[in-house]
Amino acid sequence: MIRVLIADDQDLVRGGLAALLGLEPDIEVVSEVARGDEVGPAVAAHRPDVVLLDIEMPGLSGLEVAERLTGVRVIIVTTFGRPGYLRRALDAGVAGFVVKDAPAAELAAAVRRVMAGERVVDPKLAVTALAVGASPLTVREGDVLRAADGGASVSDIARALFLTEGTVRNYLSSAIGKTGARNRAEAVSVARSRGWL
Amino acid sequence: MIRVLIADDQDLVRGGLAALLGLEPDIEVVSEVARGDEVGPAVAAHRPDVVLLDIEMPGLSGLEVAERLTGVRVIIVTTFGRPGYLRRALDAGVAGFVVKDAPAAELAAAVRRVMAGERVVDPKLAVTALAVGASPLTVREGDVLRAADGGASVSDIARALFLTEGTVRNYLSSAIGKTGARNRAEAVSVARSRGWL
DNA sequence: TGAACCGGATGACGAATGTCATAGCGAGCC
DNA sequence: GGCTCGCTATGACATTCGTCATCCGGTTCA
Repeated sequence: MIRVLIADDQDLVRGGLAALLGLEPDIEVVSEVARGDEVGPAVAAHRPDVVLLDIEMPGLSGLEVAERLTGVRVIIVTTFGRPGYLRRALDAGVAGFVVKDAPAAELAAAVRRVMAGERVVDPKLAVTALAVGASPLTVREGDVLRAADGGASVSDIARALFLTEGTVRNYLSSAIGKTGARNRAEAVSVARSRGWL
Repeated sequence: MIRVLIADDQDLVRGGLAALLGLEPDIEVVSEVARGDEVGPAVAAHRPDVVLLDIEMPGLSGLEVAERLTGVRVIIVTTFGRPGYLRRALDAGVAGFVVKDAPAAELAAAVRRVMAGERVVDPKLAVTALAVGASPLTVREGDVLRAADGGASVSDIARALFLTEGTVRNYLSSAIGKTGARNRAEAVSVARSRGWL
């Protein structure tokens, strides 16, 4: 029996994945959690062989959880096949990366292959990740772009990050250049889509 | 046996929901589709009693599908509990509206209740929808906001919608006023979060 | 038959944004 | 010790954006 823990904040999706894996004779879902920061304790309590992690979760993101977890095989299961996500996941030492629009049968297969010591990554996604490359943004450029999301003004961002307005404009300009965008909003959108934020 | 059709573009989620409902003795999943425009033919072919529709799908959105479907009970199953979505769903005559972070057990319950002729809506969400009210945006204001998403410039939008740049600026200004935002990006963000786009 | 409203347009004005040059400071690297 | 690079900052400039007043033509509705 392969013991599996599932972490996903959407009840219906989490329950669905559990039901899906529950159909497999050799897989047993031993625990389910809805928040990133509940994964650690649950792993300690239930000792699963494989942990399935969604990325977008309250508490801690799946990527952050993956960085902290040791002694257990991790598969990231996410809606967004963003190159930057994959890169960060691999840096965090995960064993698998599955997007939610993959065929349903692939999930159980991924669990088995990861259990067998293999690394499971969608090949197409891997190619894109290589092509896109690592984030060219500096830490501060990323901060500023994140703060700019949702339509914050320069002075909003400056206040939020304790910077001068001029400095914020400089970072924005530089981030716009690096993303190949033509304005702030486009830069945010591009950076998001590549998983650089 | 309650015959159910599931429409959701994410294979893993769709399969999960199917597995979840498949555990119920009185429910049978007779068909699964991944695109909005495949729902119509599938309904004709399989004659389900209840149709579960995701909103975000390629082809047609779940809301558009719901408007066109007749002779079958529809439940919207969506990630986003946006007031505007609920309003449009009810206008389209759906029988149920379930958000994906509802407890897993609630899905089967919703299917049964809808089958029994009830209307199933999360009460909290209904209250919010009433409070937020219908969209104050005119058709064109909505178009312009949608086109502005992702960081398009005024001239981009003008070209896309065959309008003068001045006219685009006017609509944007008016939309910014109605959303209570302070600029374009914030207006898009606010309108999105309320389901007005 | 007006009033109210939407779609569309023009022109003008001030404010916000994006760009660029320049500069000081500290960390890391050959 | 010099070099590069990131973080922070200033000042100046051109462009874009957001606002406002005003206009026309068509619907809808009292």
